[in-house]
Amino acid sequence: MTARTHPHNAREIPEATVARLPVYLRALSALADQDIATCSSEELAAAAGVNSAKLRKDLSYLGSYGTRGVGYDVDYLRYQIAREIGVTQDWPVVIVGIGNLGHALANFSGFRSRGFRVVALLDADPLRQEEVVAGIDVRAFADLGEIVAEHGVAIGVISTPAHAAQAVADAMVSAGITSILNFAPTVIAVPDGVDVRKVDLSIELQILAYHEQRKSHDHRAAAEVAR
Amino acid sequence: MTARTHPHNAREIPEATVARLPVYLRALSALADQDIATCSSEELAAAAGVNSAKLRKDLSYLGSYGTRGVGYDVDYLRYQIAREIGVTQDWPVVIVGIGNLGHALANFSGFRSRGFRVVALLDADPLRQEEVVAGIDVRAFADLGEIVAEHGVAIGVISTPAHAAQAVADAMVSAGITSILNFAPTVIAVPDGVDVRKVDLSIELQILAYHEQRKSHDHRAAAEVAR
DNA sequence: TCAGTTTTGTTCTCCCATTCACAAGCGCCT
DNA sequence: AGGCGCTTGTGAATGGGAGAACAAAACTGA
Repeated sequence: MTARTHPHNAREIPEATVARLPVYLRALSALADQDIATCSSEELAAAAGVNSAKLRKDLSYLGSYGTRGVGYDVDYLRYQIAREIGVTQDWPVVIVGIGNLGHALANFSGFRSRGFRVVALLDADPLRQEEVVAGIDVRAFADLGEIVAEHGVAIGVISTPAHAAQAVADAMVSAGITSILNFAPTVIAVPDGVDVRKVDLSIELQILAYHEQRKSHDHRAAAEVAR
Repeated sequence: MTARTHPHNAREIPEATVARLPVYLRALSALADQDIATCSSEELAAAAGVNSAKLRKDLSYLGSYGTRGVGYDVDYLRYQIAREIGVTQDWPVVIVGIGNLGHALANFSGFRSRGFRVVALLDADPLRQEEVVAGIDVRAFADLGEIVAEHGVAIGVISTPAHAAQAVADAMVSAGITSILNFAPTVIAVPDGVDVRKVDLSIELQILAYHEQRKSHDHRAAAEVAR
């Protein structure tokens, strides 16, 4: 995560809070779908799976959008959070690497519904460039710079194999992309000012495995004690 | 994350460290592939994309596996971390929800190579149950209990749409699964003792969008100041 | 108008994680 | 054998987030 503490940023929202705002946004959308117009911090916290004190503190970083004794107006709060995150505007996104995962990402409806528009799918493999995925032509990786410039793309997604990821990241940075979501199972290096977030499937499973292993250790130890 | 602070757990490894151990494991594998037999904390930290002090502190929770003045033996350290995480053994895994993402997960080679074996793919849709994905028959969701019992499955992956996720989670818990990796864009509730990790693609993008938006605000503010 | 009820916004305290800085330890070279 | 350079492992300081607890505010009903 890039360190960016400029003095003119009056309200610095903590990173942990930023990571939860999208969760609140989704919970609010669910409430709105049920035609619920108002909710308390307790209710919203339950829907989002967090502590209500934490929720209130998070929201307080955005401003005072609640009414004491009443709660929050669902639509109003939803708009405020969306504005703060920046999903009231439209974000063009490119996806590089159209393998299994790239296909899934291209077809994922959750992107479009949250302000993200996939403007291009790129792959280095000429065979893949014949394909049409999710209604979008797969184009050559070499076209990246052109596409980024044309659509003003700021966000790129890497879903290539690990060995290609660094080269793709470098090309993205050169093209002017400043935020990268990396699904490739490798660490990529980028210059200051470029944000990278990493999603790693096997790491998540390994974390679960660690806890799972400890559970069975505990069981064995408990059985030991019981004897 | 389930709170499990049993008194007989002599060495309690911090959660933040647990989350990084798989990263170190991967970095060590990369070094081993380059026939590097020994590395310093500085080198390994660079490969893993972390601070060297943090790396050393993390490793110190496992024990003293380095040699002062020399560094770490790559293979030895790799084995020690793998053992600590529990990936020296084989973990059977079931995947429920064989849509686009489920396909990608089933075909993901990173699972198998890290000690995870997909023993079953399940879907509630009878049409999908005709398919064979990644060499595995897709079976009926109703078979979950049977399969979990037969293979001793402890870890389940949910890649269904959001509306189905809670029901799947409930069924997994009933069947005896105690660790869940949830890709569905919704919060799921589980009893104590069950670990859930969540991977949410659109949340990751929204976090990037927030920072991206702030970058352009900063630019505008900087231009303002320059005038 | 005013007491009572509800719920927010915020303060305070605790805990965990990160980072610095250095002593302890190891190998090498003379 | 002994000093020197290098690297680990850890104590201590710092920073940030989580949660409890409460005061301030708004609405309700008499």
